[in-house]
Amino acid sequence: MTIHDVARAAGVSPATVSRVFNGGKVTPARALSVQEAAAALGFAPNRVARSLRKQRSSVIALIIPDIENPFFTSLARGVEDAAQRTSLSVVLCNSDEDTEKERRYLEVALGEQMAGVIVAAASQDETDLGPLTDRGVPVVAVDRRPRDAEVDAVRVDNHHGGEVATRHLLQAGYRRIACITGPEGASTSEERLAGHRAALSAAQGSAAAAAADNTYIRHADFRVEGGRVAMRELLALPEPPDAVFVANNLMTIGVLDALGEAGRTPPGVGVLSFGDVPWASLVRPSLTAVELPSYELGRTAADLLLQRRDGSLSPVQTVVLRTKLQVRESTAGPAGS
Amino acid sequence: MTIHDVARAAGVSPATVSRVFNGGKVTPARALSVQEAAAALGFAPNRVARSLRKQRSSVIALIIPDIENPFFTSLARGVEDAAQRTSLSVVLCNSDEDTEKERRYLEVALGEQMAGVIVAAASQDETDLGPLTDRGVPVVAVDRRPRDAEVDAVRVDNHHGGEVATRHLLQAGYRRIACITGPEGASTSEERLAGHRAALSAAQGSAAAAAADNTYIRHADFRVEGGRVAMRELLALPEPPDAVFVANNLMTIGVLDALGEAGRTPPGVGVLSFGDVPWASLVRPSLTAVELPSYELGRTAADLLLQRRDGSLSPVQTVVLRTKLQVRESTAGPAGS
DNA sequence: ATTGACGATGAAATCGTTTTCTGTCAGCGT
DNA sequence: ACGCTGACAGAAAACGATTTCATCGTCAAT
Repeated sequence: MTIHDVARAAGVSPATVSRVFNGGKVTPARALSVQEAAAALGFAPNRVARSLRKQRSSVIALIIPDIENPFFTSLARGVEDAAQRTSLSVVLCNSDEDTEKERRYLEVALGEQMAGVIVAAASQDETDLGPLTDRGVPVVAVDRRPRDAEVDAVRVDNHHGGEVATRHLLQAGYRRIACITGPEGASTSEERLAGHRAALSAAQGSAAAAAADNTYIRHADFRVEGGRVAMRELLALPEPPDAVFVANNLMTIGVLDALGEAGRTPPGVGVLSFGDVPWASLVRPSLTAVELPSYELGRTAADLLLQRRDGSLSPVQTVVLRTKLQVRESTAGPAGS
Repeated sequence: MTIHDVARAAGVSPATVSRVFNGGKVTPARALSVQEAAAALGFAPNRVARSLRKQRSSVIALIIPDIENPFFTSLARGVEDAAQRTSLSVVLCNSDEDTEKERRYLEVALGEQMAGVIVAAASQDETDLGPLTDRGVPVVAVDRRPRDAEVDAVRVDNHHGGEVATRHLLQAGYRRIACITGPEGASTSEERLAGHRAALSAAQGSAAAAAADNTYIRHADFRVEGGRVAMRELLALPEPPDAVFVANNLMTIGVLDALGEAGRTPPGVGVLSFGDVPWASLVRPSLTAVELPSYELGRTAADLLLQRRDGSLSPVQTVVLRTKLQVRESTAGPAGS
């Protein structure tokens, strides 16, 4: 079932059939007979052959590091909705925070001549976008920023978000504020931690100065289990923290679990999550969180990709979206106050 | 950068380069020089050309109806882990419960000559797998069963699960048991509801007989909002139910929200969820749920696909996995007892 | 009526692989 | 020494679309 069969059935040449399907100029009468023949034969064009000839397919890849994290699935919907309005299809690839898996997916995207790639990089250093950009494939980095890659990017203001978060805890009266951040080497981890540190430094001279060292800093893996383990460690310290800034949504769940085990609950211990805790409505008491525009992140990334594809948007561009502190505590403050 | 360039650099023919990359018989010396040339040039084979020639690509598509539902993302991980051990890559497509989007993805899968398709169908009737199966593409239906499609399938025992769930509520002493199920036309909706009805019928003669009509039956959309709305409706009835069997995890979240609004909480009102509520550890008091083997569902589907691809596994096969009732209530029973 | 212009059409080249088919050469048995 | 066998290499034909280029009409203007 090829374009030739349709051509023969309709009594025209393959070229004409192709033109009918691609909006070339064809006499209405002929066009109609081609349509009919195609429908009768149940013809569906071979996208592989088309991609080979055009040197470009019509699907774009979205590579994310954790498909079980609602932040990324929401981002994915943003990408999809934006692509929806074009003729492009989106396929999702889950790198599982594994640079090797990610490498394979990037290789697939390149080999399949994909129309573009949106990637939330598993690593700042090992993620190599060179082969893609060298071949002129439009690439947009979203959420995470790969080191020295000259690609368009969309991210949130992590430093600012972290700073606002920790400042909020300070203002609520907490003094021994811990930070559980993500893996070293991830841009998001580092920036959120830096924001946290900046807020503490700014409060220097007060009791917060004591926390300037690394006693209350933990690096975990951005997953529930990592948050749980890190929080247990912090609780086991001789002088446990009275509040914790958690650098992502899933780790916050682990933190809340660990607190529950120890019989503590917010706001007795301050908990501030970077990123909405999924289905937060079920969590009582409600949590304050730095809200991330995950959907918009995806949508913006897709828009950038489409513009880049069009040839508009010449210089490389980075869009930074603002976070918003969503205060949900009814009565905030440390247990003792 | 094609196979020809590598061939020229290595002083061999393109055919030989191809053989080196595909395990054909080649003199070690030549093979080495090809490897070196390829590495030096940074050659990556064009998968599109390969797919065109081989009439089959090396990626499989997984089409799911809701990427924001942890049940499906867990299933996706199962698929991926199983495929991991082969040379196949998995790409995810989100149909969003929209048969039109699903149709497009199926078309893409066909046109891209994908090595196989695993699909959790958005609809029982409108999902047309014919074009795929006609062309000999291996297809596995997972979770949802498309009507009269002769494909391998993996699903859970929905009827049994629904029956066990409602029986559990009956045994806990609830008498006016409602059921919020999914959209009409989805196999999972229907089967779970049928199980619910079977359990009620079996209890006939008791007060449960009153619930045999449709007063307490609601069809919603398998999403949080649908559950919330349906539960509000039920609560507004002259004689509201004292328990509810909710046919999926997300709707249960909406139900719990609606109950919260009304100042009710389990076990004052019985709530039994079909499928684990995501991050259930945060929900207090804990919920009883019919546990679904989502990961295994995915893994089994991928295994079936791989077997079908190998040519083993001649007759069409359906694997039914068992659900497990996970009781998590400390003190169960209606408010009045 | 002749020429020019323009628009639709088909033939054929092309995209980059895989694979068949044919050839060559070395080694071996007789 | 001759032929046979077998293994490996290369030439060339696929795969199914798009697209260039040439051709053929048709129509209008002079």
